[in-house]
Amino acid sequence: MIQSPVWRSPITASDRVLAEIQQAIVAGEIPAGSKISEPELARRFAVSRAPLREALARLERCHLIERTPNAGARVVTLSTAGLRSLYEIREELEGLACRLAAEHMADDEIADMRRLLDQHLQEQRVREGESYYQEAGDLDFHYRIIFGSKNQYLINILCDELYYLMRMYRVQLGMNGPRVSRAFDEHKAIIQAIANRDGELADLLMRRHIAASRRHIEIQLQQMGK
Amino acid sequence: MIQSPVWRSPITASDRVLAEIQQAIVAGEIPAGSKISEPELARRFAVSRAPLREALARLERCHLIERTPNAGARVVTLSTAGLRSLYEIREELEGLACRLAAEHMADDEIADMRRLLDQHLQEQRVREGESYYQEAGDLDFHYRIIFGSKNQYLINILCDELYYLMRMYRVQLGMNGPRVSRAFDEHKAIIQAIANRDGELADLLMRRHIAASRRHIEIQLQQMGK
DNA sequence: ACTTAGCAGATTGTCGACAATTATAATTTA
DNA sequence: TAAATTATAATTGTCGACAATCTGCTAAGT
Repeated sequence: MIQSPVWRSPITASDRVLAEIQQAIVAGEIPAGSKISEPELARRFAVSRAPLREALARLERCHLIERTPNAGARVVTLSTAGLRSLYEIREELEGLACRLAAEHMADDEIADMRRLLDQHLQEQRVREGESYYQEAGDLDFHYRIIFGSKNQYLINILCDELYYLMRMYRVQLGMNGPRVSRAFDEHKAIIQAIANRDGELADLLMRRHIAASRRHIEIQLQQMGK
Repeated sequence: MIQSPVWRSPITASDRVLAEIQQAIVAGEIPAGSKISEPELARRFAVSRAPLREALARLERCHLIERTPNAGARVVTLSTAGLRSLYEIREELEGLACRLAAEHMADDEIADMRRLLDQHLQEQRVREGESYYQEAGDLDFHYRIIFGSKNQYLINILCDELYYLMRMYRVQLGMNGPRVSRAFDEHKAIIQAIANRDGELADLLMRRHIAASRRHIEIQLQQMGK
């Protein structure tokens, strides 16, 4: 199993406050663009400034805050331009992940994924169009493929460094909505291609899948008048 | 100009030791795979453990060290598998950078790059086959294209997080050698495609360019008997 | 002789305080 | 009145020391 440098299980105080601040930022509890005060956060989470600074360093790694020397840190500001930048990279790297997964995933891993997908299908029939599926199921799907690539750096970039920022966009700009059944079909086609060891096709399908998701988000943003 | 979270100009003590340790690791002065002792490094670079730990956190971000909680940090070990993982990502992302650069680079930026390339050509005729060109010229070329993409996350990933590891492989596994003139021609073709605003072609050419570089390295490694 | 339990040593994580730098506001001057 | 300047205040960067945890060795027991 690969050791994740940003999330190792929350045993130390630094890990705990990291998880709490991450959640607070993603949820918008600490507003986007606001300045971060180290003493204030230290009091709020009942730790010293040493573990807090370590947590801030890792938050910077996740692109959730931006620091300038001797001038403090600010929570990132969300923008449509930033979202597009993020998805440009995501499209490319998850396509690569598909190609590598088709090459490196073990047969039983693929079988596991199909079982998982069938399980999601049953749940989906019950809670039709609920956004919870989009959260858990979609992410689980993408996670498994990324880990299936067996490429350590790829896993780090997608699951550690860019993941929380993507979630922040999802939560704060309100990207729920249906598109579930179509996404589900796309997921199934991607798995099928990987099972056939057709990396090129899986790559293509994943790029389309993410591009479709991006268009969906852009439309939703336009309707919000952003 | 984009603020780089890992290299902001070395004004603080943390930045200074970061730069020194980076150089020491890349050069192999601190051996690959060796365990890192915080008190020892603190004495060696004449700083307290606080800025040293901040530097270590950023070294981890560059994939130059690996930390396990309550058990210390180790310098990464180099391997052909790791090198391949690195180049898989590099190929993908620098291809994307080309496509975006063809879209976003200003005309004078492109003109600047052509001047730079002509300048390299003149230097190259003088010191034929010298490995210094490969270092400075090649990197400068790739840097400019990456920055030309105007994608902040792409710039961070390629120029901050993966750059030093690539240099480490270059230095320690001895990737010098000629291949200069061919690389130069490839560079020129890529610029031409960007100038023509043909992102798709620039993408393809850059992927080939990097793939060729990878094959060259793999052959060299095989000859070394690694 | 081998395994296991306990102990010693060292290392990492955390804390509170001090020093250096920067942002802010009041004050002075043109 | 507005701009420049100084002084104050708050924040960040750094330091040395203490506490919690892990590693390796010693010693006892089976």
